[in-house]
Amino acid sequence: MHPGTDEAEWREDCAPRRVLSLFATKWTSMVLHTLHARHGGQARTGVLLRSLPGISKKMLTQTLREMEEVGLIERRVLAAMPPAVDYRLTPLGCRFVEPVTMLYDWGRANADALDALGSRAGARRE
Amino acid sequence: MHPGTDEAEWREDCAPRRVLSLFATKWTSMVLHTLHARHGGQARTGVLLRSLPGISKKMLTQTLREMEEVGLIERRVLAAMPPAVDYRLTPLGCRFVEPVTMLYDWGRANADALDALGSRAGARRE
DNA sequence: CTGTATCCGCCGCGATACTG
DNA sequence: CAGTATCGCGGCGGATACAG
Repeated sequence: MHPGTDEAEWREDCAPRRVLSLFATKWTSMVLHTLHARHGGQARTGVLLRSLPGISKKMLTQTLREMEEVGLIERRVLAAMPPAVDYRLTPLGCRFVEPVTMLYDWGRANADALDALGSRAGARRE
Repeated sequence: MHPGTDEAEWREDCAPRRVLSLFATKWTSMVLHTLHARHGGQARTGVLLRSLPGISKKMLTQTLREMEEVGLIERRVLAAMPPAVDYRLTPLGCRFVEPVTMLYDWGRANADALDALGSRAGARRE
């Protein structure tokens, strides 16, 4: 089955790998999904912080910065005191929500199959 | 938009996160995709090694072991000399190919949008 | 409220060399 | 050909304290 099945070659900087790299950091996909599914694509720092159990301020900020750098979200500072900042999905960000949501839904759909076999999925090997 | 949009809570061990964790290791998704798209769901070690530019024997073996542990693939040792081993997708593995392929295709489809904005996607912040 | 700066442990992953 | 054993680095990511 090597033939027409577009070779793809897995070049280091090919699009698919660039996409996969977005899942490399722990929180990116969750921030994205939360921002979209729970806050309509726009939310403030504190809100996100509370929507993501377990994340630290540091990681949230860092993750948001990376996402901004790649063009998934836009940061807006509201001149005020105390300061208020909100983040919103860019067009690209909205589009990237699609695959993330697919993954999310796929996970829910196959939840049982997953624990049937992958009880030790995240288990340390010892 | 908080309402019906299934809360999900992002529990540490919820299905979606379990799925995402499969993308946590660098090569898993690529091995899976290659195994499926280029070798019809079954291939031997050496073949995979050559199909994945940049991977090392160590990481390939390690990745395959993890995938086996989670139930994505099956390992078969053919009694012979020199030894021959092949790996094939399990039913769950086949199903997991779906989302991986979606990601893959999404990447290709949005390739241009990605380099337009994400030229510095993997860039170090300095 | 939002964001930064440090310190630091853990582990992913690459390079290399060796066994059957 | 398939697999394991080491060594070592880079960096993710958690905890904590501080600043605007």
